[in-house]
Amino acid sequence: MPAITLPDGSVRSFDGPVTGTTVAESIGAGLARAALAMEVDGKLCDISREIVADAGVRFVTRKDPEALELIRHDAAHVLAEAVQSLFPGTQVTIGPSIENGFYYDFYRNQPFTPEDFAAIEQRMKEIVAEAEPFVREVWPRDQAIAFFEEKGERFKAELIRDLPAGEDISVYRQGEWLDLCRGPHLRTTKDVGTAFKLMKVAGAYWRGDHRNPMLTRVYGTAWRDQKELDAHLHQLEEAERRDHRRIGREMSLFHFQEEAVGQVFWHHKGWRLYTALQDYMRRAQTRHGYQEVKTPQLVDRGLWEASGHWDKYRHHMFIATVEDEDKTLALKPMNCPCHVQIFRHGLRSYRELPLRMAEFGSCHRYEPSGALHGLMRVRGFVQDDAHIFCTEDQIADETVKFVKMLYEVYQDLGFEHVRVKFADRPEERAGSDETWDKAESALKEACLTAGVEYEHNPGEGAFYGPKLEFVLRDAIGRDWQCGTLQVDLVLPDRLDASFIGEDSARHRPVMLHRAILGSFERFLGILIEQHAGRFPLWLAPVQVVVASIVSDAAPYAEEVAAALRDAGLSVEADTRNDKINAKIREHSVARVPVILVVGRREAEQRTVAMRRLGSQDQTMAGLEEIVQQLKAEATPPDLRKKSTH
RNA sequence: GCCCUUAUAGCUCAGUGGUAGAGCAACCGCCUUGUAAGCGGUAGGUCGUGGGUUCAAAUCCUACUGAGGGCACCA
Repeated sequence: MPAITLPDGSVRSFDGPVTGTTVAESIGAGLARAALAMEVDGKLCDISREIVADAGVRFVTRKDPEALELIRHDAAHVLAEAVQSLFPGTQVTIGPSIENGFYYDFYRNQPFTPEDFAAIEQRMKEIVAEAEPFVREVWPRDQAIAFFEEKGERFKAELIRDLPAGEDISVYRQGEWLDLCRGPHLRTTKDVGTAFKLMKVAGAYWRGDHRNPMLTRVYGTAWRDQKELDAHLHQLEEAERRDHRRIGREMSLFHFQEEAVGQVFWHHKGWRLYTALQDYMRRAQTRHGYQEVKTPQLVDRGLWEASGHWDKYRHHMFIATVEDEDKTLALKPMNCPCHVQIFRHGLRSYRELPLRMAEFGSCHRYEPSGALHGLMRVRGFVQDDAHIFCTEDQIADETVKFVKMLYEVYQDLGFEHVRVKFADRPEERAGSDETWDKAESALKEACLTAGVEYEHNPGEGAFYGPKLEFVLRDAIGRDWQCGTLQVDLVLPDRLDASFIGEDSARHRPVMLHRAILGSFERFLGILIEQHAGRFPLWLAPVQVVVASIVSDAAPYAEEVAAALRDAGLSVEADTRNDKINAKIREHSVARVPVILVVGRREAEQRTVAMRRLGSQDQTMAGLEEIVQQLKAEATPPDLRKKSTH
């Protein structure tokens, strides 16, 4: 006699076990039509499942978030059926729903190519139209293994073997075809709808392990309706328009070439952006009590052996030798061992702690070729790196200070949304479990003190210590991990760093590794995409263009440009013999934030007509007034705050 | 590193076995111009590199290099 409690609190009783479908029908024909699945006591399941005991039930309709996931998961099943019917001999593996869509990994001697998509999509649409019900069956494990092995589906058989004992082995049928699957699913293939599209093929290792065979993965996107699909495709186009590699080329910020793979050729406009950011960071560091240092690029392998990096990372390091000298050096892949050398140089007193040592550290890492991606992943980069040498007692306080600085910087740079993750000990690590216990609890406590709320990111810590990861969200909703704070009790020991304590004895300092931007290269990539190249005035590589209308106004245009240049702005005068329309267009396309137009009238009256990027309006103002206004506006946010204090 | 895709003029792209093309940009000239492309002309490419097939290769095959999308990696 199950009593079903609905979300509105009403209760319905039934004589015996009932399916969700029956319950929905008992409520109303409309709901019965709309209900795709249900949640029983908080657990999502097929609407055709029987409810045997009292339960709270909520029906999932197409507009619920769960529906989207089911649509995507089911689309993966439909994809798999389509592929197996078109390409016999292809083995199925797994096909989950993912953000914005789904994928399915197949094993086939000949990988799929995008040219196969049209046929597969066509077949998928046929399967959807057939409206085959998804039927769940529970099989004995041996039968399931035998069935899939019989069909030559060795990957599926392996999956079943590895399922925990006692777990139901469920398969879902859709017409003739079936797949091992935990479920739940929609009612029929028809519920998948037709708002899906196959997007790309990719290789993917079986079970994510590079020692396993490479499968061929087909990615698709799927939505509730055509409108949502179109919106998503439009969003992808928008992301492409913002792509920093495209904008970098269009604005002539930087380029890459074969002779220096993974390293940036910064052009003068890009470098202006870079230095504006670096100047800002330098001021922030100074303000927050950091000492800036600069350490060598090429360092003897002995130091890397001592630090433990040689052992773990030498295949990712650029190694250098000289003919006349029997030495091996490496381009530094990070700065910490060098900073320890400065710390160790001479006796340190507890009175000097915490000692915050910062460096715009130029590092090189031999990143795998497949990992390179524009500015986001490069082989030569500069970190806004710092190491805080302190006592264990100071960890919490330093964490509070760091977090404050980090939020201040992100806010100044236009990022409001920040998440924090706590990454704890990885499988492969240096230092004893006891050391790790200590480091992890110290960092957790510091978070508590700092009022930082974090998500758990298990096993993702650095090899020498746990870390906080700061993830910021950009204007189009993508997440980027930039900032980090890592507690390190291992390296000071390995490199024998010590200080003299109050008790006149030697003690080991703790090292906090920390960065806010991460790398300048990557962060600039993010900034470019965040603003789509339309930077706030203080960051814009060219802040103002003064465009003359007639050649008579050219001298005045030069004068205006000179006045702005004197005020510290980056300005160009465009006095070419061209139509003003063409000039406006050209500089707008180049994303110059301010265009000052001057003709005969302005020259006579000593005024300018100011036009902002993205606006059709123009405002007239006196030269002096405009210089003052733009000068104030071009002041970096930290300096602006200062002047208003 | 692995899988797929890809490489033609500065940029965006056309050209699928038979004498390398377009638009924009560049350069030259005319126009002195009032807020997102004025008009005309000129120049520019051993088709990523090396092999191969063919009477003939930008085009087909192959290797390498770079790039793009994933996977793996990310101190």
